[in-house]
Amino acid sequence: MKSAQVVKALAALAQPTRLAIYRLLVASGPEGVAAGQVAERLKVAPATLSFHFKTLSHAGLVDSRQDGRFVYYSANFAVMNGMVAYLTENCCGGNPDACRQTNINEN
Amino acid sequence: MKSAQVVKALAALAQPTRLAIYRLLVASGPEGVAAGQVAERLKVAPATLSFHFKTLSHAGLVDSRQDGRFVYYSANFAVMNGMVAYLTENCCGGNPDACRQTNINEN
DNA sequence: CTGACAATTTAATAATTGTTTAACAATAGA
DNA sequence: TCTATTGTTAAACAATTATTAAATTGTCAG
Repeated sequence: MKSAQVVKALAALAQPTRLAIYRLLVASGPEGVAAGQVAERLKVAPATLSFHFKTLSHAGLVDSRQDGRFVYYSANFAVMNGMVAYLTENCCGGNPDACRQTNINEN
Repeated sequence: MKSAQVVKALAALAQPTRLAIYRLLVASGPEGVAAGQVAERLKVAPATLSFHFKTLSHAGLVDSRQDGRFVYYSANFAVMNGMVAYLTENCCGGNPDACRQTNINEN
């Protein structure tokens, strides 16, 4: 993965609302979640949400599919994988294991 | 690691110059690199560099130590570790292995 | 002490980002 | 078709971010 793409993905996730959106999508599985559901759960205005979905989508982090009047968004793992791989390879000092330890979830 | 801290770290790295700075520090080992060396290597103006160092430092991603007139910066892996751990735990769909594969470096 | 060097700080500015409101498409159902 | 619903788009605005030039701090060498 090229560094410009990594920067884009990092920037997409470097915002509280978007990180929350992405986490929600990851937790919700491949069927995805309707935009309105996300808006309701995270208490974000529809227009604001569309704006953030666009950023995530543009970074390749989410996919969308229309079903009737609903638009279902889902996490696309490819870019996340590439990002994590890039970070472990380039940012873990030649000792990737240092960045692979699994810690306790503290939210 | 808390999500607010993760957002801060992501934001710190979500900028081409800062990502380059961090990578350079990682590749340069624990002794660190003098600010001027970084400026010269990455062709960044001193004031701009100071600004970026502050952001990285504030996110906990780098350490600095003064030696004479020089200030040596070095990568601090703790936050990077926490960030990668957070991403694999919260953003890899309950299948952390999906985000642990080591890919070929394509820069 | 003085002058040169290393780096940071400040102030000004341009560019980008996030939010809101209102208007706009597209779809479903009566 | 008419209307309500779902979501996006556009325009306006405030807030944040990145860069530059100039001034400042601190350190070393003479």
